Amino acid sequence: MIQINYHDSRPIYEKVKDSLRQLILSGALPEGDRLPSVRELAVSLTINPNTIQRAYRELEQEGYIVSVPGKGSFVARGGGARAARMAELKEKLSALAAEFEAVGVSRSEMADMLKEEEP
Amino acid sequence: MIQINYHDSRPIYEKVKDSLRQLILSGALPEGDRLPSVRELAVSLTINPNTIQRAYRELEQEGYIVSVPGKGSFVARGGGARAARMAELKEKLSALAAEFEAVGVSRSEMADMLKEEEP
Amino acid sequence: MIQINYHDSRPIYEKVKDSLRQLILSGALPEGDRLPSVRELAVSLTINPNTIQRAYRELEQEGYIVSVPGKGSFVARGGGARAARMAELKEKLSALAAEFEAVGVSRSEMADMLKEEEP
Amino acid sequence: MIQINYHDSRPIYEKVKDSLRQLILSGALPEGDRLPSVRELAVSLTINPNTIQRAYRELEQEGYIVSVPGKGSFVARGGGARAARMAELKEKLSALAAEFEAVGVSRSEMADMLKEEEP
DNA sequence: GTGGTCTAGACCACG
DNA sequence: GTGGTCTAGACCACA
Repeated sequence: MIQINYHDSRPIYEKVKDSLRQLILSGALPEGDRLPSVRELAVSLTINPNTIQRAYRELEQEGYIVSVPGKGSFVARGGGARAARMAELKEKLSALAAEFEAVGVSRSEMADMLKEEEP
Repeated sequence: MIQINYHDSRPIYEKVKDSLRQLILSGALPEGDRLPSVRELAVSLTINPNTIQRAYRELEQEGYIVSVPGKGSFVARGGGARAARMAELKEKLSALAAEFEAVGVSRSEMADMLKEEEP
Repeated sequence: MIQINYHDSRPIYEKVKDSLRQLILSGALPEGDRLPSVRELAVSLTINPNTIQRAYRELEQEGYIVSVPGKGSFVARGGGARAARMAELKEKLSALAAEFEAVGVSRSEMADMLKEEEP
Repeated sequence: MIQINYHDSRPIYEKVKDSLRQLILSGALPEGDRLPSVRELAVSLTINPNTIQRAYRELEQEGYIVSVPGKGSFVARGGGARAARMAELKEKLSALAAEFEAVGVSRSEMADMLKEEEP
């Protein structure tokens, strides 16, 4: 279900988060579905349960999943996941625009660069 | 000359690098100009000289400055700095575009978001 | 595993880097293998951990190894190491050819010198 | 007569040595000619006399020039300069060949690379 | 346990 | 004085 690449130097809980987020956003894990339990995922990936725990906790804080004590963790309903992700990405785009601005590149020039890149 | 924000958890040497890079890219430190010496900057920011040293070393590796033992550190000539920075930023923009794509947002839609943001 | 020659005046971290690079390029440390931890190597060579750390950090920047916080440092996968090294060496050869040229020795004469040296 | 590029991060006495060596090898300073005195060169380049002194001393050790106390420094006669330089360069080439060998590239393969580069 | 950052203080080569 | 290297020892996040 999830593949973790051990050789790319980011914290493992980040990689777990990324994998789960992608499964959710792509629809592979539909809204309302139950995620594997922390323990299940920990053994199947041979990763420390604390690490999985942290990934789940942060995904919940970011609105992708909801955890129900005693029941498990579920993909958030109502499009919460995509909305959360869009907010994050817009944030990143804004930050990047600010960095470009510091080199004298305006937002519309960035837009042009994006269009040039388009296939 | 430089202000370091102590409340953002990134490594200090990264913050120093960012500040200096911006001063260089904005032209506040023109090409060929001498930077403050490692020790001067260390005392003025009350940061350990080794930390400043590391910032300078990495800025040199990235082509922003040149350090001459016994003489001091200087802003690199030949406009290498801006070119290096533009390459970094384009790389970031590409990566971000890929992330947007994973949520079904095309490059031209990103471009639109940028224009909306424009004042 | 590694021998450091203390009588050649180059920085210690450079010697450590060279030794490790050679172990990697020769295949003695295969791709994906774990390197000794910073602390282990430090005690076994009686060198300060910071010095080893610097060697590892630079080897990572150059693409030879990958460091995963909390897990260890690993030889980079994908054969990036040899490619990186070949690029470095070709660069050196070109520079040397230019120096020979300044004394009136052409590239093909250099080639002859190399063949004479061959056992 | 000599131009020193202050922004390339090598010790100044090395740059002075390189400049003088090139003037000698190119014939711009013919055998037997007198070099400028240490003091003259120091003031004309606005460089510390100690630095010039060191360059001269090392050039003498390497056989490019001879210093006659009370008279000055002179370009070595009898082709000493070129012979010295060739020895240095052959040494460098050997060292580089050893580095290539460590990556599995033989001397004859290096020779091929040199010929490919030839215009 | 791991890698990574930071400080404090020393020493060196260079100018 | 400058940049550069090294040691010693501390602290942190991550696993």
